[in-house]
Amino acid sequence: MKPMNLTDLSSFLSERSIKPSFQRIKILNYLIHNHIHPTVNDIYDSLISEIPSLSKTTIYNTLNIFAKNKIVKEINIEENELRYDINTHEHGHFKCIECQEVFDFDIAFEDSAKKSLDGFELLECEMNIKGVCKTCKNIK
Amino acid sequence: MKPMNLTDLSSFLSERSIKPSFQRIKILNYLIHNHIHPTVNDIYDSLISEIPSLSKTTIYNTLNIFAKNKIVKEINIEENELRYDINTHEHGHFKCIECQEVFDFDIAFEDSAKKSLDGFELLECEMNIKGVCKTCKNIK
DNA sequence: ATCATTGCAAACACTTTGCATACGC
DNA sequence: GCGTATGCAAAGTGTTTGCAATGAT
Repeated sequence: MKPMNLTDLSSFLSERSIKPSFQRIKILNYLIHNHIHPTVNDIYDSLISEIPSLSKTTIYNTLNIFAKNKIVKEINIEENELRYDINTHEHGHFKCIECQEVFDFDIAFEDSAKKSLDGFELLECEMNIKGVCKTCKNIK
Repeated sequence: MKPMNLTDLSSFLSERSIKPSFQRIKILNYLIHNHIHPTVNDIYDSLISEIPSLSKTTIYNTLNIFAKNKIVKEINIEENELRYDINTHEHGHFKCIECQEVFDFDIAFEDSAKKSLDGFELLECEMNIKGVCKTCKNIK
């Protein structure tokens, strides 16, 4: 998703019947500019200096609204916490167990899975892989 | 994995340097006989009548040992809880949002993902899909 | 004035940790 | 007897809920 100015962000939300509050716009803007699969805490830490009154509850609320409206996708790659990803094309996630970074990779879900699930209605697909990334592999 | 008698279960653990305690054998046996991707609570509820002293801590400990030894796989299909699956062949998981059941489906990870991740070391692959299963789709 | 959003505090649920007891070789 | 496994209780952590205050139209 391409960066947007304030007016664009505002209409983006309005079009989806989400009232474009200051906090929601800031969170959306953060997600568009930071494709790092952030956690709620990542978002909080990044925005708190700009919005000192910001509460994590608001971030949770906002992300839940965004998820319901398919603006973001919840990523279950870690047992204990959710990460969020602005919805673009379908892709998988690779988490490096050394540097902890999460990478995107292309994937064609139809090929592999959908033929085994004939007759099922597929709503959300998620593919997560853990391993060691190229960089960390070369360091060792 | 095929059902085993007590001696088999015991050697299965010993071979992996895991001391075959009563609780561990019972939990392993449960996993082999119940391919329902149980949570810790599922296992606890099923075994508590047979082992009244059983503690959830022991189940957590045991499953963590099993996971480290690749006997079970942790399934991250739900945000808030882990499910466990006896390790067999590589397959994906489909969770029906109506009946909550988790189904297995065949998948060839190599095809779709591995070509995009050339140079990366892949350790754990997980593919989770949510949707509506055949049966629930026909009821509606 | 009304209605939705915000944000604090408390509640919740799953998991881990600390530690004393019990068990097995 | 020694070392490990067990299991209770408490702590930890991510997320949700209740509710009063605030904000927008």
